[in-house]
Amino acid sequence: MDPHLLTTFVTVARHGSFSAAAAELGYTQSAISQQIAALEADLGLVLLGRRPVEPTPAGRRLLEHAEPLLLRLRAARADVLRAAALPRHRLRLAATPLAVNAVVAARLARARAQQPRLDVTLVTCGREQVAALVAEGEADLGLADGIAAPSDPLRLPDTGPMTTVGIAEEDLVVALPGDHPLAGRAALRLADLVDARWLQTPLCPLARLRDLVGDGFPAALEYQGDDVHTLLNLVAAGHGLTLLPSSALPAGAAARGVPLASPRLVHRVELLHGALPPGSAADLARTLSA
Amino acid sequence: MDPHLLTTFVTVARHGSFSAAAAELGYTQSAISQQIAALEADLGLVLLGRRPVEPTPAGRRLLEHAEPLLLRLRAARADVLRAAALPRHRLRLAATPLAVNAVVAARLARARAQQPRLDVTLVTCGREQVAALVAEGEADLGLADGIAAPSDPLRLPDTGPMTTVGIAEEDLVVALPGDHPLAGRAALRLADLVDARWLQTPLCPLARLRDLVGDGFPAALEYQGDDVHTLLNLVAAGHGLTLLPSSALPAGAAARGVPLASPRLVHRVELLHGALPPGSAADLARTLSA
DNA sequence: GAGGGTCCATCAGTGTTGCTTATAGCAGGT
DNA sequence: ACCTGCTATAAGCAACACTGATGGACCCTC
Repeated sequence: MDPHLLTTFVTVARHGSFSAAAAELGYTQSAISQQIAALEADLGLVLLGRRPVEPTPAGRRLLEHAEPLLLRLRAARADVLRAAALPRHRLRLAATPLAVNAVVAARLARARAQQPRLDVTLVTCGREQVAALVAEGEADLGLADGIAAPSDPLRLPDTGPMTTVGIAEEDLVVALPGDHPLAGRAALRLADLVDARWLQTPLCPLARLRDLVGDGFPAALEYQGDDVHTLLNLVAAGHGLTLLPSSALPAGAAARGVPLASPRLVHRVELLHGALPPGSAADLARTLSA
Repeated sequence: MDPHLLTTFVTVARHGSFSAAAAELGYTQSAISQQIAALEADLGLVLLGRRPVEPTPAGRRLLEHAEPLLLRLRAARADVLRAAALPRHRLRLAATPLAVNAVVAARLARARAQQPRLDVTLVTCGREQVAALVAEGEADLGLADGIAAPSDPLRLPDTGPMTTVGIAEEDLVVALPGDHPLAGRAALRLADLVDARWLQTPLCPLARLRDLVGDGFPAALEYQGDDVHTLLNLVAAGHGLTLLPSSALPAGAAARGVPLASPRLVHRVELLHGALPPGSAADLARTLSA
């Protein structure tokens, strides 16, 4: 199965048109038609209907495999080039917003003090994007955060042989409105909040809570952003509860944070990297992991 | 990056010889030489030294990516073909030995009763092999087991879009010799067994215990087999402790099983499958998951 | 030192592949 | 009926991938 044909297939399926895919890929319609025919002949299956150009069930299944496969191919190339590259001082660090907490920021500052020539560009994005950027060589290092049991690795998308190192863990709190009946408690258990209204957020996916505790945790509102200020305002206004790292609630915040006692969970930050030959990136990774 | 060239590269590296790789792949030495040159030109790197033919650091990095990549390509092909295939009654079920406990076996028997034409071949192998066989289409369904927190999915190798369903969970016990000082306890905590001697086994990798509890758990002996009878004899003879599902210790066994109270862990069995069009395999999967 | 064997690199020749251009057929709209 | 847009197919040609031959390097034996 040729990745070249796979790329063509994915592009055609996205556009629903041979001609449009040809334009995007810089081929003629005829070449595209022949490439799709070759892929279909190789597998002995019809992968796309014609008029309209839509994937068959088998084609849909192949599409599910194609994107991760093509990403992994890009990752392999990037990682090999990285393993052989000369050290650079200008680095890109991809991070989820909440991954750069005070501990991590302090270590970053220490790294800058130790390496005067270090030049770091910090890019924030979602957890999946962090993994992809590092894998594809678009970022030198990644920082990803999430909810996990203590010392339990985060579940990141697998993009090939990549190293993850846990670098920070912090207690979680349940963020409640200040006037919530449970706001005065010393600690809370998730099992007692099963029927409360919750916010669906990237940090606190409700499916994860259901995995840990069981059914419940209705999503009253979904917030796909990462801005803590907005999140706290949504909580304070009564839209729903969420879990946050304790340091994310400054004194005087609109919402109140009550420590989570059960199940035993933490906000965990992990460093991601591929090949790490000696140089600035390796030094930065070491300092961030210290 | 062409998978064809990758396959050649992997084969040459394995043999340490262009000529031997040529013989295995059915090409001439000249073709192999040109393929490796093409791959090196594509990446702009020397991947293999010559005389002796050994991977460079960059080549070694590429080898780490190559095997999973090639497996995923095979998996994509197999899964697409499976999605489009006609239903068959002759199925292959790949399972780790301890995954087929009494609950699972009973469900399998129920499936056979419900589908008189069902013909299942059960193949036992290691956890990684289960995932690979299912991914590559060599098995229709897989059953894998391991130690996990309740409701926490097992960590299986990622071979592409595959579905895993937890189908059984069972308490774990610490297997001790009958005359062990702790054998009479009602329950045990792992933290109290940190300095005991342990067996390194596929089911109970000591690295996992260290992740959960911390340093310790010295490996007194490694047993790579899966035979519970042998394992119990090793325990009874004082070679070391291990964790086993409670049902694995029959009455009168040579070793004694004491329930594990902390941390909260279970023996978990999961069903693995790729594309599952309507038919015997889908019916079997449904019955096994019930 | 001479001779022989093994192994990889490179060249020339040849069949295969992958692209472009041209054309045919189909569907939908006016 | 005519026009437009779209995909399939055929023919032509450059590029690619393989084989067979050859050269050079290295090692071993006499």
